[in-house]
Amino acid sequence: MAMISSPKGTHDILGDEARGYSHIINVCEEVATLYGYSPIQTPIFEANELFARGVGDATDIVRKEMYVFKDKGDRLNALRPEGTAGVMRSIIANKLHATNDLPLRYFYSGPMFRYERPQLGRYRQFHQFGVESVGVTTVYDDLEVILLAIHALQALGFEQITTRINSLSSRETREKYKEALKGFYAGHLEHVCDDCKVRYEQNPLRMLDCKVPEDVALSKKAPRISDFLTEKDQKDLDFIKNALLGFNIETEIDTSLVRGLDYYSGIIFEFEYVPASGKNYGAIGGGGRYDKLISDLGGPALEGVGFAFGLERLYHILHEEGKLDHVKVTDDLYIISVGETARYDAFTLLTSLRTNGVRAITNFSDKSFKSLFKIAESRGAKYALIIGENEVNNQVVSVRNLETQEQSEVKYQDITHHVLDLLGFHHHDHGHDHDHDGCGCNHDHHDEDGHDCCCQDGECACENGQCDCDCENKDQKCNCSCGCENCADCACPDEDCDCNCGQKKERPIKDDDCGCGGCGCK
RNA sequence: GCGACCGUGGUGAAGUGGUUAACACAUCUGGCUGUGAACCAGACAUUCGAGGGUUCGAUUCCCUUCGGUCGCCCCA
Repeated sequence: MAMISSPKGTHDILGDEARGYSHIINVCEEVATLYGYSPIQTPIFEANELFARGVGDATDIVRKEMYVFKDKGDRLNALRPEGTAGVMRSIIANKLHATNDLPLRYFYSGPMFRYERPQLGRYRQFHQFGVESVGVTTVYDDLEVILLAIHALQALGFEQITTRINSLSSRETREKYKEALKGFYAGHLEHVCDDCKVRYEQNPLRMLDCKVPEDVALSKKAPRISDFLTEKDQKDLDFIKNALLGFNIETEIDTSLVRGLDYYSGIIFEFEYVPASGKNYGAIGGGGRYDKLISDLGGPALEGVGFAFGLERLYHILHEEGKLDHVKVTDDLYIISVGETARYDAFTLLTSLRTNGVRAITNFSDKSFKSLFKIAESRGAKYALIIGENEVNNQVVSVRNLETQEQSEVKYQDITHHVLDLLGFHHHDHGHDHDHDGCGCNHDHHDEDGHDCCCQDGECACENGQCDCDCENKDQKCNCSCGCENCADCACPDEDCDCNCGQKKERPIKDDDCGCGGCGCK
């Protein structure tokens, strides 16, 4: 039987790589949330027409790269090649613009599909994280989106990002400019490369992007979009550039920057980062303003601005530079069990430890001690707990520190506590995230998502019922449920109150707002 | 869609028109009958991406196909 491999241009994401992707998305989402954005999830396939009208049927993406298929009801659908069109469709269909304050701010992530020749940093199924801000009216909206993107990149560990910006102005201005370009090139058409002859007809703006040396020289003399920008366009572009420079962000205006989707207008931008290896993964993200997209799709006359990151590109670069090493997971300990009785005792112990948040596994079938120790080591375990015939007979567990090679015996009834102490577990938060190291509070490890604690910088030393922390949140209303004084005061006598101020006996329901009617909490 | 190069075990890789496809790492077994390094001995590719052709004989030559990489195009 021939082996079936994954379809061309697709790839499996496994283990630590998958953790890396999750981490990247988590960081992006956290930053976007900081900027007031909410999640949105739209279908992976949409009506073909959405992309034809939204992305533009003249673009390569729609003309040559879409996965289009008919379903059994004869509907023409397409796998989404990008995220913006779907988000706009959803906003229009759900009339979000009519029921929410503008601008609407959404972030999304997920797979996108384009039928292309796979290459470095390029896949047929790839993943994007993106944001859209809809109902925007000022340059501050553009600025905010660019800053959000850079903020996320910095939070991920990127250091020297190059930001290139340009203005595409309005559709009308762009048409005028295209005409001027074609006018300029008309006289030079026979000297230009074959690709550019095609570009001349289809997308003259792309001619500026050509890499053939003679054409580059020629394009230097070509009219520039900057000569056609309105006063406002130019002012906005300068504003963005100066604002970014003011925030110490390396920024250049690149008048040849063109985007591949038709809906862009006004300010556009792209982020580039060349890793130490020198490999060129292409732009790691890009986006810009779109003025007519929403109305083209049958919605209100609102403008939007957004960007998307290519997660594969982010991942590969971060991975190459060792900036994802911290997401790797190792075991806290490994239980070595030999013999059927030992196996049962080991499993009992394992369950007890796992209940307390210890990350551990054991072997279910007998192997040599040698290979079991090798497994423990390869999984990064700090301790090996050994239960064999001797231990069962004496009702003890041998505890071995795999780093110091010290070994001691602990009675069955004491072992769970002993191990928790060894691992410093009264404040362990499942070990997946060590941001809380140094925090003296002892709440978060009981919490499933680890967000109950008010501390964010590892400086909080809050104890049950009274917080004496100096963390940044000290003066703010804190959402933790630890009962510290940072928690909102709740005057509620009712124990069924839904608030999460933490003053009541029951563990609060995690909810954005208190849903109770009778209590006095805010 | 166009052009170039490539495809050998879990991994990295030698190699040749001819009976046993190097080597290294990893893995497993034993030496050490209960302890993770190292060492020693042994095991591990019915087969060289797949299909077809040439040949007495092909992993090696040819064709096709699939996949990978790179450039163009385009894009995240």
